[in-house]
Amino acid sequence: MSDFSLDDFLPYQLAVLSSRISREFSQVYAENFGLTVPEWRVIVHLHNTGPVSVREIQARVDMDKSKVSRAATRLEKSGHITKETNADDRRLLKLALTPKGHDLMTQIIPLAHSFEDKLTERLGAENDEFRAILAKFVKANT
Amino acid sequence: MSDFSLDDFLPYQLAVLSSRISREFSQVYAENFGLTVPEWRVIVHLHNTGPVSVREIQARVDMDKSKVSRAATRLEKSGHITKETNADDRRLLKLALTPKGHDLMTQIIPLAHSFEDKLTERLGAENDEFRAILAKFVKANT
DNA sequence: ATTGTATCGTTGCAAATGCAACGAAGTCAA
DNA sequence: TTGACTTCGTTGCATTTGCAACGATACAAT
Repeated sequence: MSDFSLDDFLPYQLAVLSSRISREFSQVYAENFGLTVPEWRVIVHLHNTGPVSVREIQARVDMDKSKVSRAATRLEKSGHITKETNADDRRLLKLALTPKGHDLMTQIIPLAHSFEDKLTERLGAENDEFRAILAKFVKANT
Repeated sequence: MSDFSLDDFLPYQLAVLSSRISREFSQVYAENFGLTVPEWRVIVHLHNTGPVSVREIQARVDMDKSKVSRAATRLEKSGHITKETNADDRRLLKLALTPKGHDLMTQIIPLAHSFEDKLTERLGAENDEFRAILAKFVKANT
């Protein structure tokens, strides 16, 4: 009879690790800037790629499109992003950061970096190795 | 000005990877056995550790205690687990698998193993290395 | 014994979530 | 052009979620 060790089960390990780390970091931007997790994901993605559609964020960040849509609406109301329709394909939106949105990112990025440093420290000597494999594995699961 | 690469941001990578893999595997037990994610987590944890309290599952599996509590209630109703109060400390519950719960696990475990095999294949040559570091890192974030 | 404090599991409730359905816009073939 | 089909983003709705509050129990100090 085949036995089973939960502690070695990859989906379980990843879920626990990811939720702990996400929660830890989300406290940073929640307390300091009042952002929710979906809002953070949208705004950081915009910062990274420039103007994009909802669909694009959905695919890359693995959030349901309604989640992206609602986060974008809130970010628009708070003045951090704009929503215009794409002229080339008017089904698409063009989400883009406002100056206020850029300001916010400018403030958050240093915090993100110092959080990264914390994680790097926790990973110790295996940091580079782990990140390299992780990046590959993420791609393999696209 | 400090820039920022989302693709290299560890919390982001882990969140995306974990949610993709979790969803992929959850389809297995959702379709075949009608289990939700919290129910799966509770039942698999019970299989691994024997009878435990809600608190213990909460801590180890990183789920809110209300989530554990509700999943346990559903699993009790479906006849997969029992809930008794711990005699030594009557604040605690003792959650335990029923024979029916054991049967269910006996059916799921082979599926879990074959899913693991799939992931191992995806990780290729770096499988062992990755798992070793991941296990350490999970511990470091307890 | 009593009082204060901490922990456990449940529940109420507002907010968030996923999913399906929808209108609007694009595409392609006849 | 029309009609069938697809894709995009939003919204309605039922369910799930997290958080705070609660009663019950344990425990320590006096």
